[in-house]
Amino acid sequence: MIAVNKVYWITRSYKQNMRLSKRGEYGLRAMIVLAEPVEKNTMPVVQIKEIAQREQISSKFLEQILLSLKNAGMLHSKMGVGGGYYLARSPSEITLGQIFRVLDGPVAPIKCVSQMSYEPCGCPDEQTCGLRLVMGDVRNAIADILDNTSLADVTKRQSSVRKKLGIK
Amino acid sequence: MIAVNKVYWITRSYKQNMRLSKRGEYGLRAMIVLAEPVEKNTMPVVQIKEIAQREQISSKFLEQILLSLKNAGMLHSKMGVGGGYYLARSPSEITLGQIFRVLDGPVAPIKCVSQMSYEPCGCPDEQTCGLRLVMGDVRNAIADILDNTSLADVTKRQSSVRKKLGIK
DNA sequence: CTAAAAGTATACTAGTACTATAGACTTTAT
DNA sequence: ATAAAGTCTATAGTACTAGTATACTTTTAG
Repeated sequence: MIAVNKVYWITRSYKQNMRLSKRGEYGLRAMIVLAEPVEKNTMPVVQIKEIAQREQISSKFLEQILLSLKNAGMLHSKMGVGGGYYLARSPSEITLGQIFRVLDGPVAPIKCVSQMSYEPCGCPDEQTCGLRLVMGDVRNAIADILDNTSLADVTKRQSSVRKKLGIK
Repeated sequence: MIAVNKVYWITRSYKQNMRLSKRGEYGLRAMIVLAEPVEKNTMPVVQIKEIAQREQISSKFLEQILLSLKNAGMLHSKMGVGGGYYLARSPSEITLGQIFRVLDGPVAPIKCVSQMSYEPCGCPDEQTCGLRLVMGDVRNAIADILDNTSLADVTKRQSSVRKKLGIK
């Protein structure tokens, strides 16, 4: 029998750094859910509980997230019995970029290429910094998608996938 | 005089979540520095200290980062006096995507759209998940840039900017 | 052959951010 | 009046970031 007498240093695999936070994920999901009743012309007020249950999210955590979105002016709410949340604007007027920025901050992967909240990053010469040039491209690619995709686009895309798969 | 008698709850501004880590930033910068001597046909061995000084990075922190990149097979090193690091392959054969993944993990903003390390994200139906569809686009946009930009591309771009600005 | 230079390897830590949970409070419908 | 529903703020556990520390190994110069 061979004794294991040494613990090897496992090169740390740095998980997933550049990622959407749970807050961002849940917030975006919730907004998509809230966009659906509007598209269907049904009563648009939806309760936190309902969203939480449907998307398997902690209801208390979701409260905070929806509150942030409300304070950012993207949601309205109705208190009391029969209350809930509904979109402040039409789904076609709310982009994923707007939601993302409220919950996860700027989309730029590095501050020195941020349009919304620029800060120098401390490289020797910003003008000729190669990393900055590439990360600028990355920022623009992400922003192009998120700022040009509205909630309406998402629900439309969802239902087209459903149709294609013959679901519902 | 008006007394401030209430501390208001300031909506937390969620900094910058989807961002390049310092580890990733420093590693990419260092690799770009290491690509330059090769382009100039000079002695390609560069010491940690030199990179750290030039890019204003903690030399001890940079050690760890370069070691990771070495263990990932992207760098070679020479120990002892006159030693240092040099690229394991030509700058045109090393992409930013490869470096990024070693230091910051998968490029996908959400696990369920990762090509390199997929995991389900727990949404009710992955096939028709609108968020997943959009985040898939985002992943592809980022990967397209990082996987198609080599270190040689970066140094080329840098020198073309320098020329345009009339520097050096 | 010895000293200094340079990378290797691993441990440790302070601070911060993420992901919640908790509870008291306010508003509204019935 | 009561229950349903959102509001506001505090707090806690966990993980990760961005390092610092330290002992060790290899190589070259003299």
